Amino acid sequence: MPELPEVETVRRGIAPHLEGARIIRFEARRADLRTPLPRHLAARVTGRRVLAVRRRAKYLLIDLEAPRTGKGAPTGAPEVMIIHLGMSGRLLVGPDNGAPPGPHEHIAFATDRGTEIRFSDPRRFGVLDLLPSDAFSADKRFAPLGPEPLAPEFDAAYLEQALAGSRTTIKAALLDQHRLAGVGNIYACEALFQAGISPRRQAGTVRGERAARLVAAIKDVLARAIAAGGSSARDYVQASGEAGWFQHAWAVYDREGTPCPGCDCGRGVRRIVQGGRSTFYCASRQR
DNA sequence: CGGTTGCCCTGGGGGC
DNA sequence: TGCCCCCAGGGCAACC
Repeated sequence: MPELPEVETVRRGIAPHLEGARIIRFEARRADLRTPLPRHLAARVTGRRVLAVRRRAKYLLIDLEAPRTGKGAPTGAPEVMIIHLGMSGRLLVGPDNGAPPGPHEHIAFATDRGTEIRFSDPRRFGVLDLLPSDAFSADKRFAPLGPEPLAPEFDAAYLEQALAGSRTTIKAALLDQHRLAGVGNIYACEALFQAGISPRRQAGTVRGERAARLVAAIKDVLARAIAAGGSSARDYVQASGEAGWFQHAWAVYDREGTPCPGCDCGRGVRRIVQGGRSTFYCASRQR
């Protein structure tokens, strides 16, 4: 369930292996994940040097240097490889030793440093795309995205304005990537719990002190998850390891019926369905 | 136009 | 025991 913190953890895990390295082999074992892979993907990527590994919302962005001739003259444009992990996607890093791929390891590529990265995605909700770097900011997936939750410009004033007049629930509004980019179902539940705000509250009524509390909770929940992911980075960098985020202990997410960790109301954590997705919360503590 | 619903996909778990 | 149904997740198109 990779949301922003998990994607950021993956970014930090693969960046040292990729930045400055050259892709010397690229294999796609099928032509699509959730969407078709770009045409001639392997040919377009092989031989390219990686300039940087970035993240925007839940997307990994791998900047590729323009292809060059043997004498170093550019023969094309810089491009950015876009990876979305969907719900079951993982990037496994290991030595390029020719080990046979597992059944769900759909894509593998190797660098001139002897490292291989495999994209494993059993449910194939992931996306891999490639586009010219100068087309990135106008791309319809990225242009409408709201601010990064951990950026300074995401503050109480911004949130209040982004929610002003909205009649949908605050839970649904937090999942709207156009208002705020990178928060998913788990961290929306956790942040609302920490802020003491009911997921059923009308979004437009989150103002003033409530908005400030919610902003602080979102930043804190995400930052703590990133810190926890960093400590378990070893686990997913090794091909045999389980993804670190499956071991997180949530306060309310997926804890229906357990005692509320924030108060002694005795009612326990409730599960409701909003917009077709599960919401977990404490009806006493969250108003 | 804001808001909601359904679809994409498949492993796994629960229920019968 | 075995089978079927449904759920989980994010993003987007279609719809009201």
